[in-house]
Amino acid sequence: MTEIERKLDSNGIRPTAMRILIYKYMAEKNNALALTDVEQAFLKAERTTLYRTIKTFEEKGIVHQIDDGTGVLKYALCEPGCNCEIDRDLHLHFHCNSCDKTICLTQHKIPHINLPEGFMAEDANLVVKGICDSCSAY
Amino acid sequence: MTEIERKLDSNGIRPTAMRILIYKYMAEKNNALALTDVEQAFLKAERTTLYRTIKTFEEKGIVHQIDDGTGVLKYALCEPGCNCEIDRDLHLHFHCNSCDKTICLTQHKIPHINLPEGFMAEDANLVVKGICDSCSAY
DNA sequence: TTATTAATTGCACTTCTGTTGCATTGTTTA
DNA sequence: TAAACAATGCAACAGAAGTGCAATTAATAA
Repeated sequence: MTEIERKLDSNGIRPTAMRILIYKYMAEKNNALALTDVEQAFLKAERTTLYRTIKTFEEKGIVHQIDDGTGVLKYALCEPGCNCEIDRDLHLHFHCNSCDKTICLTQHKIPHINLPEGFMAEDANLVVKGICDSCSAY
Repeated sequence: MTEIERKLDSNGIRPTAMRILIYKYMAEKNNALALTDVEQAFLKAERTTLYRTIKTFEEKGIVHQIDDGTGVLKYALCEPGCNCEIDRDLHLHFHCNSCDKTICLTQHKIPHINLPEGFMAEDANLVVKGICDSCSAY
């Protein structure tokens, strides 16, 4: 049993060949992926399968969904330090306007926000846009 | 010339009957509206017209777009204090999980975020979700 | 005031993303 | 091994965003 299989198994996900491949692919990338990105990587596979695989990953808490404001939902593996199952995705995301990649800044948590009287926060989503480290190097 | 006509005119928008109506409608509401919301209010009008009108408002800087994470783009009039033309929408938005409305917290600016080395911020989007003041009153 | 020009609106249609239903295949377990 | 269940493939749908083009309306110049 490989490490990935163990990971999937311990999260209640049956480690099928497809799922292991998808997990592996997402782990290789260090940025958040859209469904279409995964599609491009697995041209032989069905879109629905990829879709449902990612949704399963999400439900089981090993992937979280990111809305980076591009209009396309992105997904990223929950790295150590990502507690999205517990306190709902409170790290922030960075979207690069140059290379168009979205990455998780797992270490950077959303600061506390003072809301007006009567408002109660349950969740928050912060996306910072700009130029990422790779792009600013040039 | 009414106040709305003057407002449109001074922003380089020809104040047609349709546009005045749409502006008036958006001004009445104190929450951000989706295209479908506006559609419901103007059943006789064409969707495209409403769409392009709002886009025109946005281009001319009297409306800003909000991605509240519901998957549907919302739009709100720029109130005094909204400088979205200048520094890109740096106030935050609140989405109520109960009544499903999204409102601009124009007074509440997004706090400064320290990014890792090499990252440069140009824009930011913060959506807080929870229960709004109206809903929490019950 | 009319003719010309430009902007706005209405209609039809397309694209993209996300999603579901159902039959089929594969996997587990009694 | 057979029954039960989960995963996959295929087809199709839904909703929102967006475009092209013709028709209409408004602005401007003659």
